[in-house]
Amino acid sequence: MDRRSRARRVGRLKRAYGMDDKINTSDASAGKSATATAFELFNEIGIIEQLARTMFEARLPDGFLVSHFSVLNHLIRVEDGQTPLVLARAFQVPKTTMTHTLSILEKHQLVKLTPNPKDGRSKCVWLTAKGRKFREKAIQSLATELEVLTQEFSPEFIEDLVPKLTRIRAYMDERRDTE
Amino acid sequence: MDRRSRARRVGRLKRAYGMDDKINTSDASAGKSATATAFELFNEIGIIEQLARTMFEARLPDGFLVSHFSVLNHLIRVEDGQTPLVLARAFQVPKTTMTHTLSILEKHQLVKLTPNPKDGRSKCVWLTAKGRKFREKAIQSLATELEVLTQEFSPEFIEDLVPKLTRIRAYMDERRDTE
DNA sequence: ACTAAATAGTACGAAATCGTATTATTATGG
DNA sequence: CCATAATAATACGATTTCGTACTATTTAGT
Repeated sequence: MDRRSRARRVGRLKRAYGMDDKINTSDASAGKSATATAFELFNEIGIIEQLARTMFEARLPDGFLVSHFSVLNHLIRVEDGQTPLVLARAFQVPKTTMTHTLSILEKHQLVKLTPNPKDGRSKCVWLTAKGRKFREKAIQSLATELEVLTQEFSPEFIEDLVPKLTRIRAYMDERRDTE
Repeated sequence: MDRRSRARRVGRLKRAYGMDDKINTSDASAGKSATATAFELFNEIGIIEQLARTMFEARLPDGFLVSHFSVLNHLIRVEDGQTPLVLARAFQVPKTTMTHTLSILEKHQLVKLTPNPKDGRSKCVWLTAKGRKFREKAIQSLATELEVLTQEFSPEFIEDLVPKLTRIRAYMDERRDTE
């Protein structure tokens, strides 16, 4: 019944947006080079995201996705008992997507849904003991993988990067609905 | 017939992996902090990827995705006439995914598939004039969006980031199938 | 209090991704 | 040359994501 016995994909030189070297965004703008560099930035980010997701999911029990883990992790990190809508907003996904994700987690008894005493339309999402164990195990697997990375790159290298990416993320997130 | 009239999602403080501040990966490793920082890195990257994809797709004609654009862009950037399998490898997607993507592009007459004269099992993917125009227009729309970003962040800021991310990407890509 | 608007969650359907199996063709070994 | 293995593409089905529509409940306005 449980499929998804993933076989690794092979090949090299992936490109998220079909870009590689310097880009000719359109040969018709003064800021050509800067725009091209920004394009490269998102290209690299897109590739890394894909590689990281593949890596993470290979470390999760078969059939589980990052989206499943993320919810469990969030419930521990932040708080138990949140509503599906709050979770949907936290992850910036439509509420229908969260409904689906939660139904999967519930099916596996990793979370439990109860009526929301404060709002009859709503529910509360609670972690089960099984859900906590699942998250704990996942964290350990991921940590193993991440440690390899931290051995390759210095702590300073990573620590320098994070706040810069945070700036970009914050700006994009900010700009998103002001248009 | 063409749905997908996307309505922007709202809400703030998105988290790709359910992380935010400093993370307690498991309270049981010496490199706790470094690992946690690496986790944050992927978290930010995951969020930026999602925001960038949403932004890009809002700039494409309704119903088109980054995956469609990427293939057209790649065909111009690199070369016409490549086989589906080569394209699948370039983007690190299963060949079945590429078959599907190409069928969409072909349906819209943005690419044309011909038999591969060098291999009877294979095909060649060619851009049509319509495909080239589509890509050109998309590039211009994206450039507009990217220029906003390049106004917010200095060229040096972006130019500093790209090679560092490239290093990480290259390392992850390298490590991917050596396990 | 009562009706209308807003909101939470879900059912449902469409599309993208991806794994397995199948078909057609090419490459390899004897 | 023939049989077997390898390879390219696709058919097919499962799962995820997400938009629209709907139901139930709460909030607001009168």
